[in-house]
Amino acid sequence: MNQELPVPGLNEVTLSEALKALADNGRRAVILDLMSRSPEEHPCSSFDLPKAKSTRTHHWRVLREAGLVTQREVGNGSFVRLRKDEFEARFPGLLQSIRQADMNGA
Amino acid sequence: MNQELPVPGLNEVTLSEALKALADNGRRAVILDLMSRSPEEHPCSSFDLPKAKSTRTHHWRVLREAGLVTQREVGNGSFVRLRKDEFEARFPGLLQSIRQADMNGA
DNA sequence: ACAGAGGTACGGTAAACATCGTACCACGAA
DNA sequence: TTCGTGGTACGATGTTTACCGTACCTCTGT
Repeated sequence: MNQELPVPGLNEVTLSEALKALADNGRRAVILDLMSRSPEEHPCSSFDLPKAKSTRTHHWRVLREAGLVTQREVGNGSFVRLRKDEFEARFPGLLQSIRQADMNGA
Repeated sequence: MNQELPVPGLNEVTLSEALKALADNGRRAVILDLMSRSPEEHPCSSFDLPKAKSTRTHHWRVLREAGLVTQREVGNGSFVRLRKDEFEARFPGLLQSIRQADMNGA
């Protein structure tokens, strides 16, 4: 099995959706972690998201639907990739400002 | 009567609070409107927030508690002011990126 | 063949949130 | 003094959301 989960085009993603997705501490932490890694995909299991499995699934879906990540199922596990350039084109500077605020201790 | 409503210091405001406050369409519209005006205070009644009075009160409180505005009660009406510089110091670039995304039609 | 790891889907629960109506308050104008 | 305007506070309601357990799936390693 090798299934790319459906994601919206970035033009269909609203600013409200993006902000809501990033407002959650756990989800934002995951995105910040992704930003600090190489641009390729990474195993979902490699992120620190100390919640029940089904809750993690939920959070990945929210991030997908907000246009922040793509996700590929490999049966055994799944992998996520930050949609860095697309997201940046749609919401210029947003991820950077969030990273900056995080570094400032917010 | 002339009462300045209490607001948190910007250092006590979390990024989650700020993002949640800005994720709401109506509240974000008000902030964008404020950004386009002169830096002084403006009457609450001068903003387009087509909701019940008690709902508007609620939204202003959320914006206050997220460190985005100060509010002064004058008995007759009330006035809000964008905490532009303070917010910018705490969350650099955030308001700008939101304005940019808004101008891009998000 | 079977167990374990990493997931999804579904159903339920509790908390948070947006919204409203009502009652009430302060001021300005007729 | 009475009315209209622009608010706040409180209580209620419906929806969204975060979270979990359970059942089930797929692949890997023994």
